[in-house]
Order: sequence, then C-alpha cells, then structure tokens
Amino acid sequence: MTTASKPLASRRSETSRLAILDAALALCREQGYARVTIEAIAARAGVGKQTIYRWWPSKGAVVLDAFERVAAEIPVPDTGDVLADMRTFLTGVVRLFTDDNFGPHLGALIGEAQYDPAVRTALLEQYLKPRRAAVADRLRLAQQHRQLPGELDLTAVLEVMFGALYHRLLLRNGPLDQAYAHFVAEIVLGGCSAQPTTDRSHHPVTQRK
Amino acid sequence: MTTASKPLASRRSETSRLAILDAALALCREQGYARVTIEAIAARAGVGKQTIYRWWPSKGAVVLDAFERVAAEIPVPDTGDVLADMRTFLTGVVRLFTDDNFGPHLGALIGEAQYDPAVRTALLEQYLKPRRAAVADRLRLAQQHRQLPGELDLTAVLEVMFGALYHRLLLRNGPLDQAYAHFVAEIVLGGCSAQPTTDRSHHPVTQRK
Amino acid sequence: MTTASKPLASRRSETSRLAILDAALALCREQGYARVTIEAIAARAGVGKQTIYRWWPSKGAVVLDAFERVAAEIPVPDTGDVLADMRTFLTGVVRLFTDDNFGPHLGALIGEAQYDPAVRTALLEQYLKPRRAAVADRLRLAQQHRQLPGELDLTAVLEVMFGALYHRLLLRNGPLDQAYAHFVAEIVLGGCSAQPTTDRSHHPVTQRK
Amino acid sequence: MTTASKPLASRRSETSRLAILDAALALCREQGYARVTIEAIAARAGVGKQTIYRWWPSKGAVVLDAFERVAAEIPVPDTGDVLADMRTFLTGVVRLFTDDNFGPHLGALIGEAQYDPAVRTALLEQYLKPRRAAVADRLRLAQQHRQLPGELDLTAVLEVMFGALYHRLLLRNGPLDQAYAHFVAEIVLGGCSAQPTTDRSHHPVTQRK
DNA sequence: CATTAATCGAGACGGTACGTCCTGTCTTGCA
DNA sequence: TGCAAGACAGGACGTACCGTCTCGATTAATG
Repeated sequence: MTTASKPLASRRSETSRLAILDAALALCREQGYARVTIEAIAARAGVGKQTIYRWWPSKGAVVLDAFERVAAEIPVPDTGDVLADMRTFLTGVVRLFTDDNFGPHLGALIGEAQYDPAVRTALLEQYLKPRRAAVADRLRLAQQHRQLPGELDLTAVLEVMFGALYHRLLLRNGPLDQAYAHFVAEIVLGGCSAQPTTDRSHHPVTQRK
Repeated sequence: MTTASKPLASRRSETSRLAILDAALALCREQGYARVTIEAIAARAGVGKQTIYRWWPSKGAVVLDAFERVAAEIPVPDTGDVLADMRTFLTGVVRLFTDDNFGPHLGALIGEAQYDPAVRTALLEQYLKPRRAAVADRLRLAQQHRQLPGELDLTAVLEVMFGALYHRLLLRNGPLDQAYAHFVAEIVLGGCSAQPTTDRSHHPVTQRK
Repeated sequence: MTTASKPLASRRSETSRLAILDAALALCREQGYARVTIEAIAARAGVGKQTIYRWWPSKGAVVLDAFERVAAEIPVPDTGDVLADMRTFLTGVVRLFTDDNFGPHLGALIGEAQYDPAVRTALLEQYLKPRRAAVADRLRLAQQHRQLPGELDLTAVLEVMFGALYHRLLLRNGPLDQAYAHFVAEIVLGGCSAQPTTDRSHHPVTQRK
Repeated sequence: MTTASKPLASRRSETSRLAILDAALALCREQGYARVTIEAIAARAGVGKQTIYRWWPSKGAVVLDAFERVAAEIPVPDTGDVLADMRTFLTGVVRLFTDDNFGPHLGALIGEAQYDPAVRTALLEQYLKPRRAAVADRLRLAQQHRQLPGELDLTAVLEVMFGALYHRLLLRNGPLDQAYAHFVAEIVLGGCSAQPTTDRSHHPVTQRK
C-alpha cells in the first residue's frame, strides 16, 4: 500500500475508446446489430482490430458499452399516487423502448444474452438492476404507505411489469404505446392489491358457481 | 369424383426433410443454437446444403421447424376455477421452459427473431398464436361466467402473463418455478378483476392519503 | 444381318439434339467456352439435363459436336505451284483461325483436350486428321512431281506447318495473318527442299568459318 | 548512404508462399492440373484460402508460379554449327516436354491460357519470352556469321520451331522424340536458308514444269 | 531528457462458414 | 421409352469475419 500512485494502470487511449463506441452505435443504427462486425467497427473507428480485442471480450460487450451512452435514466415520479406514478414511469419506458436508437439495441442485446452469458450478466448487473432499484424503492414506499400489501416480492412484481413490456419489444405482436403501459400498470398494481387474499374461495375471480 | 390426385405439387424428399430437422435439433442440443451451422446440419443429415437453402430461408427457420416437433401442447384445464386453472397452466409452461430441450431453444429463437423478421413472424404465427388461442378461450369462458370483467383485452392479458415468464426465461434473474407461475397467475388475474374500476380515486392502490 | 431395319435403334429427338448444339455454340460465342455449363446449355435449349448426359459424355464432347457445324472445309488448291498452293491454303486456315466464331472454340477445345483424352481423340480423329489428308495428298502430288524430296515424312511436315499456326492461335504473341501464313509456307517448304542434304558439312547453314 | 531500408513493403509470409507453391506442384503431379482446386492447395499447404486469393488471381496463376520452379533453363549451345546447336537445343526441349513433371503442366497452362488472359500473358512474358531470348541470340549470331540470311524475322522462326514441338505436346499425334527434334531443326533452318529467294519463279520447290 | 515498454494503426495469417453454382444421378408425370 | 423439369448429394467456388499474430510508429512515465 506504499507507492500506489494509480497512473501505472493504463495507457489506454481514450480517443480510440470513444471512436470505437461511436462506431459501434452508428453501425448498429445503420445496419442492425446482427450485421455489425468487429472488423467494421475497427474500420469505421479508424482503429486496429487488436485495440478492440484488447479491451473487450466480444462484440456484445462493445455494443453493451456503447449502448449505455444512449440509455436514458427514466425518472420514477412520486406524486403519492403509486398507480399514476407507475403509469407515468412505464409510459416513459415505452417511449424509450420505441426509440429507434434504443429499443432495437436492447432487443438485440437480450438476443445476444441468450448465447453469451457475459453479455447477460453485464446487461443485468450494469444496466437493468441499477435502474430497477429506483422503481423498487418507489413501490417500497407505497408499501410503507399501505397502498400495497407489505409481503409482496417487489422484484417479482417488477419482472411481471417489465416482462409485459419486453414481450412487445421482443415479439412485436401488439403496439408498444401509452395505452399498453397504462394497462400493464393497472393490471399489475391491481393484482398486487388483490394478492394477499390467500383465502380465495369466495373471490369472484376464482370460483365458477 | 376421383380422389382428387394433386401429386404434381412437390417432389420434395420427406426423408431429407426429416433428416434435416432431426440433425438441427440434435445439434442444438449438443452445441447450443449459436454454434449450429447450416453446413453442420447438412453434413449431419447427409444432405446437400442446397437442399436446406431450397426449402428454408435461414438457420432460424430450420430450427424453428425442428423446434415445433418437440414443442408440447400444454393443456389448458377447465375446472371452473379460472385462477386455479391458470396456475396449473402456467406451471406447465414453466415446466416446459425449464426443459433443457426446449427453453434454451425458445430463448435462442426469440434472440434470432430480433435480427430475422422472418423468424419473428414464423415464431409468432406458427407457434405462439395457435397455442395462446386455447388460453384465450379459457379466459373468454371465465368472462362469460362473470369471473372476469367483460371488456378485458384478453390478448394483452396473455402478453402480461407470458411476458413475466419470458422475462425469467430470457434474463434468468430469478427462479423459473412453480411459485413464480402461481405468483404471476395471481397478480395478473387479480389485476384483471381489479381492472374495471375506471374511477380509481378511492381505490386503495391509487391514492396516498 | 437379317432384319436390320434401322428405326429400332434410337428414338432420339433430333429437335433436342439440334437445340442443344445451337445452344452450346451460342453460349460459347457469348460467354466463352470456360463459362459454358451443361446446365446453361440445357436451360437455353429448353431441354432436360438428362438428355444431354444421355447422349454426350462431357461438355467437351457437346461443344466439339457443335463446333463441327461451323468448321469450314478449307479447299487445297492445285495450281501446279506447291508453294503458292500452300500459301493460299494456309492463308485460308489463318482466315478461319481468326474468325471469332471458330478460332477461340478451337483453342478452347485444344485446351480441354489437355484434361479430357476423349476430347483429344475426337478432335484429332474426327476433325484434324480428315482435313489434313487433303493437304497431305497435295504434298504427295508434289513429291511425285519431284518438287519435294520423296523420302519426306509428310505427316511431320504438316505438323510443323500447323504447329506454327497453332502457336499463334493459342499464345497470341504475334499477328495471325496472311504474311505469317506465307512465311510459314516458305520456311517449311523451303526446309523440305533443303532437307535431304544429309551431308551438311559444306552447307552455308551449318558451319561457321 | 545507409543501405536503403525498404522493409515497409510487404508483410507477406515467405513460408506460406513456398508451402502454397509446393502444394500446387504436388497436387498437379498427383491428380493432374484439372483436378487441382484452390481449396485443396490451401488444405495441403496448411494455409487459409484467403492467403491464396490475396496474392494470386486464379488457380492458373498459382500453378504458373509453382511451375517456374521446376522449369529448367535449357542451355543453348554454341559450337559454331547452328544446325547442330539447334538440334541439340530442341532435343533438350523435347526431353523437358516429355518429363512427366513438366510437359503435362505446360500443356495444361496453355489450355488454361485459352480462358484466362492473365495466365496467357504471364506464361508468355514470364516464362516463354525470357527463355526464347537466348535462342534468338544464338540465331542472331548465326546471321552475323552469314549462316542465316540477315533479314529473317527471328521471332517468327522461333514460333515455327516451337510450334512444331507444341503441336505434339498438345495433341500427341506423334512421338515427341529426338528424331522429331532433329527433323524440326533441319526443316526450319533449311527453310531459313532457302528463304531469301524473293524471286521464286525458278526455284525447284515452286513450279511444276 | 532520453529510454523504453506498452499501446497504437494496419493488415496478413490459419481458419470456419457463408450462400451460390454446377456436377452427374435420380424421380416424376407427359407425350 | 424418351423427354422436360427439377430435386437430390456432393464439392468447389470466392467472400466475409473470426481471433491471433507480427510489424514499425507513437507516446508517456521512469530512470
């Protein structure tokens, strides 16, 4: 723990790093993720291929890095009305998902994650989890205010909510719009409130006469 | 009134077709979708590459075809209790999704669908939609029995339900098990019943005091 | 040798045969021999591939057949002056060789003959030898008239003569024209007359001072 | 006055180059030119196909390059007797042409030259012309010594001479042996000496009485 | 302030797979 | 039976990228 000055660490060229990320994004936009190649990124960035391989393990990793530069942080509002807030938030997410500079990239990265566990982990840990924390916080707040039952598995609730949006992002079998965002918010929060009824026998949902 | 001879249609070799689909499945199982190549399928099936290219537009299409041969039809029970039935059904889906001969393939195909619109369409039309029709029917029945509100968009409901499962299939950030299946069924059906409250002002979910 | 009426032999379609030969020639002209394929000939002729394979052993054989339909017979004049006659004859050959509908085909066939012995044999026996017989006759006549020595190997003389022309046909390192035809005739016939000098010691050609 | 370092020029791998040429030759020997493929050369040489395509335009070009490594330089003797020298030289050429490691390759390359102009040019410029220069020199010397007429077109003379040998190399309609070599030398040189007679009217060759 | 070692651009290398083209054989109705 | 049509197994084509590997040419901290 003596001389530990840090500069020793890296002579990495920031210029090249940025050029690579820019090129990766541009190529994704222009040709679609599948058609992007390391070779093309290198050529476009005016960089040797080695420079990419030196710092990233795979194409997915590069694109993931590049992707974070366009990935907006959607604010989670707190008006006191948790349903309204979720509607607002999910509408924001939908807006992001339908942005041509974002949605397709996220889809492609989830696709890539099917084969490349490194991409999956990075996507989850670096991107998804941090962003969801804020939403979980908002829901936790609602719990504290007794607007939601206390014993809810908030992570799972988030997954249902996001899963619904991902479904339309990935499979495109329906419009990914504000109405859908509202619908999801209502169904899921509605379901949360209906949830604790462990005794379901007389609930209208459960038993045909 | 002769038996309508239509033999002209296709000189396609059924033997080759089956050999190709078998080879595709086997390779997927052994090496994972990403490592499967048309070349390998052809070699394994003892078939010329051209024979594959003649009848399928892409690797995804071949695997999708092969995939349908292992894709079990999950029965949608009707006990009168729609929530119980959905729990049962979703548990079946979860079981399928966690089958090593199925889940990863489906994930990979959804991944492929991100780049290959043909795969996306085929996946939706040939695989997903037909299977969901039965579930939609069951929900429609519940509507008729007034267990679910009548004005629900059942397609969207299904998407929320399946989206929740897909989320864990694709991102693996939580266990894809019976408990999750039940949780999803309860949240979503619960949400459906809570839904019609277009006037949300006094609903416990919506407004902090 | 009894019932020997011929029709039993072949139900071969003359229409197809001609269509194939025409197509072969046309394709040679348009794309060059190397780019001609059996597939293309069949398509162009509106004929099944099998029909070609049934009647010819190889592409070379088809083209050779087609080739004979454009291969003119060069007349061998007999004016009494063998040198003049050879000049005339070789000029005719040169004219044929430089015909775009002939020279390149002959070159290609000789090229093909390097790999395909059947083509070589057919080319020699069916095409070259018959045509050379007339020239050999003319030279034999000259021998009888003592214009050429009697013990000459006329076949070899012809080969020298034609070899000279083939050289320019195949390698194109000089103009294949009348002047060259005359030059060759003079050199070769001149050499024939100078030939018999088995005693070469005092001949100007042989011994430097 | 430093030793002009020009190292920048080429990072081409000499090892690969040689491996490719060796493989090409070996395959020609073993299977014949027509059956050699770039794929096989690459495999045999332990080289990527791209490495071949990077440096040679066609199979013909590779084989031509390889071919030059076995193409012996036939010495052109100068004993003072030009006819004897040509007999000797042509006998050497015949010996080379009948060498199984040479003759068939040359034949095949001339065949290839019919379709591939690059091969034709390279064959002429890189192989044939340089070798013929020495023969032309020898003939020029004979002219200076008045053993041959001064106004002869030596290039054309060479073509007649070589054409005669090529004829038998390519069409194999007679033995390619010493006797033929001598015959060709005598005919052609004899014809050269007889040549200058521009007035041919009284020449024994020309006019039947 | 010069030295020196990591990093850079460039791009050749051994490979793998691509999707296409053609080969020669086979099969299926039509004439 | 011969034919047009064209599917079939197979093999080579020439191209595109992969990830690794030299090459000098920077370049920045250290010695």
